[in-house]
Amino acid sequence: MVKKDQGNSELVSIPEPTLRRLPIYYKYLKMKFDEKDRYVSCTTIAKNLNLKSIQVRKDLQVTGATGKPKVGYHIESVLSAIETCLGYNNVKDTLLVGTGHLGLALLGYKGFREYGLNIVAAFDTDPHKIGAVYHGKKVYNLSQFKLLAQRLKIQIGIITTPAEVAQIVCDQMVESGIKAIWNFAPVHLMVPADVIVQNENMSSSLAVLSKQLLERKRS
Amino acid sequence: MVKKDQGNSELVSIPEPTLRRLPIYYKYLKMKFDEKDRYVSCTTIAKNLNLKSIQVRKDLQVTGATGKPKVGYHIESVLSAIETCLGYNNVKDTLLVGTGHLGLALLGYKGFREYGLNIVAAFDTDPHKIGAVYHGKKVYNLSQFKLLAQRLKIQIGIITTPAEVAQIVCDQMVESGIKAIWNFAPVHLMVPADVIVQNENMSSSLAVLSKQLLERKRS
DNA sequence: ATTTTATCGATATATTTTTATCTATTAAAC
DNA sequence: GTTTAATAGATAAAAATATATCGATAAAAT
Repeated sequence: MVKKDQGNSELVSIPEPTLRRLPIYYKYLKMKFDEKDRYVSCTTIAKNLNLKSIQVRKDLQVTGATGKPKVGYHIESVLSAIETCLGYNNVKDTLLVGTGHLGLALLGYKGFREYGLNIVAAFDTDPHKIGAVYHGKKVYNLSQFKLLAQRLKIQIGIITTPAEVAQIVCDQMVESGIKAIWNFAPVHLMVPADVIVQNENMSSSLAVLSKQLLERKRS
Repeated sequence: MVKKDQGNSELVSIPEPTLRRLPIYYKYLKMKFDEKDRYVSCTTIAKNLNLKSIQVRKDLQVTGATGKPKVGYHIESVLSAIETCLGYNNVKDTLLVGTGHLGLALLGYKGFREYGLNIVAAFDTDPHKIGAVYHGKKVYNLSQFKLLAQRLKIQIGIITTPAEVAQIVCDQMVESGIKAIWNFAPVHLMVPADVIVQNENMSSSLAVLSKQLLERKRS
């Protein structure tokens, strides 16, 4: 990860592993809060999430949240610190392409709103799907993507198409001014340097899982 | 990650970041092979996948694959090295619980076979879904999970249920002898120490994506 | 009030992962 | 055949990340 400290901000870039854990803390803490807990120690968090308490402490430190000896962290404060840190409170609009099962699953996932992500509309090329409305989101013809993306100044695109067409869709997104792509198709996308791609790579998780299983069995 | 070198094997545990990249190389090399290429250098791989060539070289080293100066790696050999390394050639049977859109997306994903994963059957509690067949996989009543899991000696379970019931399903899996759980529900699962959980955590990817986008804009 | 205990926060250390450098090898060009 | 260029492989350095240690602090117990 590129660490850029130049510029005005006091914001030092957060290590990626930490960044990935923050949403996990967030979810956990929300649950705790719903269970009427108000404070929780990093020891407890660590135990529940199978982490080390030191790590939890360090992770939370980057959010600016601060705890109190003997009682732990004030859950609400940490939640709001994470929200600010991850930008959960400024909603980012996105467009999704590909309304197969996976696409529909994402369209229907209420949780995204919580993470500051709003899927505005979906696109497909299948005439049977165009015009349909899923979970309140309309499906447009892919040919209209650019128009909508530019009109709404959308920066984030989601690809849930079959692998074969993902690159084509990707190119179209780039041409439409999309700056970040969340790619669920099992291919590596080629993009210009100024476009970010985040791959949701199931095969990688699977590799970790089955390797662990194998090692566990061996010992 | 726990490094266990005790025991008989020459197999030193592969670093997790490397492990996660191996499937990516695999997919890329397969594509290359399909395009009739036979050799490829780590420089080329690196360029295409936005990595450093040294990293590619080191990653491939752990698979035991070996290249030739001036020509690069023999694609077929590397493919087979990765297959062996990640266990793609010994198929692991799994059961999936939760036949919502996400569950169906996974059921229908042909790619898993390539990665040595075979979803044998699906389970749900919704009477409307039980008995249905999706992509050649039958949906059973969840109450039959234990029976089937034990009879087929299944070790891996996939959870694609709503968050609210994921823990209950998880407990049931553990009770049925499942040793590894691939969890797509947005909750942290509590399991005994001898059970592995791999979370497919979309919120984590999203965090990385939107942070990168923010940092890119700032500079 | 004093002691004890749980906890955070800061600093230091260890480990892991990435990147760089240098050498050896091999195919191709001359 | 000899030279040149591209490349892997080994070793070393650097960077990033995770873990440990210790002192400070605040609540609870005595």
